[in-house]
Amino acid sequence: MGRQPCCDKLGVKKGPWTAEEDRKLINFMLTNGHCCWRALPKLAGLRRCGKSCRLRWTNYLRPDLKRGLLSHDEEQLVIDLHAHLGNKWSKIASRLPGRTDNEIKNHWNTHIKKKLVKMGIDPVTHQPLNQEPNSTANPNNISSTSDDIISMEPKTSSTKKVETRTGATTEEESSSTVTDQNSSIDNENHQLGNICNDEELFSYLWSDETTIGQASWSDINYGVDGTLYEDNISGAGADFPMWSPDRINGKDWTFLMDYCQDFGVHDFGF
DNA sequence: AACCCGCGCAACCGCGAAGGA
DNA sequence: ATCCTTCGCGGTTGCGCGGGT
Repeated sequence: MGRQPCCDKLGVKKGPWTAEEDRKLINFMLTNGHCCWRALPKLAGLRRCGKSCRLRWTNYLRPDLKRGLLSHDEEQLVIDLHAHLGNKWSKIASRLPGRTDNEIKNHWNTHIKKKLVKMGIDPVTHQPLNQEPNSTANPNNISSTSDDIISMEPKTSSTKKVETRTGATTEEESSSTVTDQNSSIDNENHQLGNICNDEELFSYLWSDETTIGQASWSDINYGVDGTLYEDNISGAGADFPMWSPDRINGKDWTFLMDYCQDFGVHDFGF
């Protein structure tokens, strides 16, 4: 018996989501919370498979998502985390508030990977390209302890970064002066150094437990009618770790309306 | 102005894990 | 213990857009 499709393909729409579909999904999520992804499309009146709904919600519609390019700090964190975790995008994403695994994965493949190559660093092993890796090109084999990473990072990728980053930085910040670039490089290096040498921070980062500012969906008053939905949203919601306090506390619906306007849907009926 | 090409990102696909019956 | 269902993850695809020629 072959694998069952995630949904019956008949009458299931694929491709880009329309504003109307987004509106339906958002309305449903806000009023009902997440129940069962498989049943959701029918309940929400969508001709989509549950999987598609889940992806659309977690990667695009979730109200707490940050939009726009990753900041330099975020990018650096992604690189550091990738050096330790490999392509565990969801784990990496869980350390970055408001970022999705898909977003980070895309950013890695389109930006960071190229940058690292340009800087002479193998994006897979995080070793200098001209140096034979110690073992097979499996990032998970790089090291098994935080100590190894801490001691390894500055010697390899990060020192190399200092030497070679000028090119990349210049390309991105062409309007900056040389002095600005140097100070920015120093600053970056300093930040990286801080990260790499802070064992406590690393042990925290690598832990699979709590994450910075972790707050669950239960912290949010979500109801259109004032209902407090106390159930944590399982799946993506459960793993989703961080609501920036300044975006939640005291803002309630404002941020949600802002976000609605962000992608051009102004009438959600709430 | 038209065409081409590369890039970036949203979305899809398939597999494995987890959990319930 | 086994089977089945559901979910989540990582890899991949394909489309739209912008820049270059």
